[in-house]
Amino acid sequence: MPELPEVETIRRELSETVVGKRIVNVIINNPKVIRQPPAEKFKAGLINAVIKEVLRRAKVLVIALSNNKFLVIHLKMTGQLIYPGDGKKSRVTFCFADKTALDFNDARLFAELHLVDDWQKFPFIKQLGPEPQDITKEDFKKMLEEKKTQIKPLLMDQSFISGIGNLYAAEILFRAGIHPKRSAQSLTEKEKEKLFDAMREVIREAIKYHGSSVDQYVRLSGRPGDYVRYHKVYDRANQPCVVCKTAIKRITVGGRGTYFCPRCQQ
DNA sequence: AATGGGACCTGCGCGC
DNA sequence: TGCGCGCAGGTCCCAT
Repeated sequence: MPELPEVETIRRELSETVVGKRIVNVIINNPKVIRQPPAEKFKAGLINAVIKEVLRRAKVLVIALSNNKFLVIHLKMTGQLIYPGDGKKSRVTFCFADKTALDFNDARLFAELHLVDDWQKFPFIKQLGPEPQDITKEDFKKMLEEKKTQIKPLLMDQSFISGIGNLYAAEILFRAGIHPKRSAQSLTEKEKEKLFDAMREVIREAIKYHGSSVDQYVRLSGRPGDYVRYHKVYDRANQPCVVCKTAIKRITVGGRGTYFCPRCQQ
């Protein structure tokens, strides 16, 4: 569930709290989340390193270390970072020299931790498309040309545009007034422009409100993000549309649960 | 090129 | 109250 706004929230909060801290121990309660290198080497590569900087690329966190290595974290759906942590339900706990700790939790074990020498060469990161804030309206219109896919799966295609997942794709399409099953090539110039604006606005507002706490996502402190209160369609099946009062529908598009207003989105 | 399905996992909410 | 089931979502992989 953590999408660009949630990961950016965590990035900012990590930047304010753990930069400058030295890792003195790594407690591995479940090695499954550590994808590379093997757990012992992973641990050895982190001990004594100081956190220099926290970066983000799309939904991926990149923690730059003083030993010139990078801790790459993809939270997938249920990954959480908690600071200060108590280690109670953590899969991995990073212990700092000042006796505080950063917990990495992940109920479903889909998340991934990697310790790498060059994060920009990390395959998943290499294949990512641009983020919404890195392109112009003209760029976006060009990208949509010749695309025959349904628009919602396309917005969630990380190699096309990166950072948008199921929740924000739904909210963006509602704001743009576009049905999630429309094919990209069927969009008019005006609709493409509206979609671009909606995409940028929704992402910006969601960051402003520290993301959406549905399911597992929480901020670094464990507090929820507030953007749920501004959701217009996501998880609102059968509730009235905030604009026209028509019941919000839930359908499946590209294998994913998809919420939309059948009247506002054509 | 586009689409659909299954796999990875576990916790939750539902119906009986 | 208890149990089994389907579902959730990010990404990859395979088949058509």
